[in-house]
Amino acid sequence: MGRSPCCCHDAGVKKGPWTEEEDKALVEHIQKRGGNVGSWRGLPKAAGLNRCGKSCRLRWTNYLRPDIKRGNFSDEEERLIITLHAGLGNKWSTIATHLEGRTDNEIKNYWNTHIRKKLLRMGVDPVTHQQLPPDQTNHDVNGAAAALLWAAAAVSLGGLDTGALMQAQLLQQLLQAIGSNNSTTGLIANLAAANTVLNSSSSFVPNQMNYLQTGYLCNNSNLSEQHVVQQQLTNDTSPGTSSFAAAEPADQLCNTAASYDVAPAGDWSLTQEFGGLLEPMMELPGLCSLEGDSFWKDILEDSYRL
DNA sequence: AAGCTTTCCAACCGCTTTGTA
DNA sequence: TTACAAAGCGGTTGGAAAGCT
Repeated sequence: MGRSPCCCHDAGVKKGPWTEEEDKALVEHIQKRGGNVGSWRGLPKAAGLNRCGKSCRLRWTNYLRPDIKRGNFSDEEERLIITLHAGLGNKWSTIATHLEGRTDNEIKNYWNTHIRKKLLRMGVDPVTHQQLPPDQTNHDVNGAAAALLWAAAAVSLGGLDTGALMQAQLLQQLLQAIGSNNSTTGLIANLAAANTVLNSSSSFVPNQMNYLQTGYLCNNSNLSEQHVVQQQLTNDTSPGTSSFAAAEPADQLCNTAASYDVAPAGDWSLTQEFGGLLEPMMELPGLCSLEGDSFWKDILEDSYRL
C-alpha cells in the first residue's frame, strides 16, 4: 500500500478558494459526461482546470454536487447525528450516509462548531456521551433544585395543586439548570424532582412517561423499545473503538434512530435541547415513596443545605 | 471607527483503504 | 502475493465574517 503521489504537490497547481469560473468549468465537464466523473486524476486537464484532481473531487463532493442540501441542520438531523456519533464515533462519512444531502465535511464541521459545544454546555462529554465529572460540568441547579424540590414535595404530599403553576415553574427551573453552573448532586436532585413532577402531572404530556437523566432529558412512550436502543448503543458500541463497526453498524444505528423517536419533535420544546437516549436510564423513584426511601430524603436534605 | 478576538466552514494534508495488473 | 495508483477519510488549518471592547 504505497503512498499515493499527489498532483497537489506539483508546482503551479492552484490552491485555495474556487472561483465561479472554476466551479462552472467543473460542473459543465461532469454534466457533459452525464455525471460520470471517471478518473479524478485526469479530470483537471480534461476540464481545463489548473487544479489537483483531489481538489476537484472535494469541491464536487462537498459543494457542487446537485443533490447537496444546504442550509441549517434541522433538530431531527441534529438528533440523528448525536445518536449515530454515540455509536460510531468520528466516522463522519458513515454518519453522512444517513443524512440525505449532507456531506461528511459538513457534518464534521457542524459537530465541531455546534453540537460539541452544546453537549459541553449540558455537561456531557462529546466523545463518550457520558456525564462529565462535577468539576467539569456546567450545570447550575442548586438553587433551582431547592425550589423545585420543594414544589415537587409539596405536590406529592398534597399541598399544592398540579396545574399550570407547576408546569411553568418546572420549565423555569429546568431552563436555569440547563443554562448555568453547579454540582452534579444538584443536577440529579433537580432532574429527580422534575421527573416526579412530570410523571405526577398527567396534563403535562398526556399518555407519555417522561424520564430525566443526568445529561439528557428523555421523552419516550415505550420504555422497552428505549432499552433496545440503549443496549445497542452501549453494549455493541464503544465510541472510538471499532467493535461496533464490524457488521453494518451504520445501518443498525440508522434503523434504530429512525425507528425509535428519541426525542420527538413537537412534544416539548425543552426536549429539543437534549439529544438522545445514550446513557443508561436513570428511572427515579416517585416522591410518594418519600417516607420509606432514603433516595429522596437524602436529596431533599442536600438541597436544603445549598 | 478601529483593533482585537472568536466563530465558522471551505479547503487542504497526509494516512488508510480499495482496486487492479 | 505484491506493488502501485486512485479514491476515501478524518484531522487540521487559514481566512473571512461576525462579535466584542
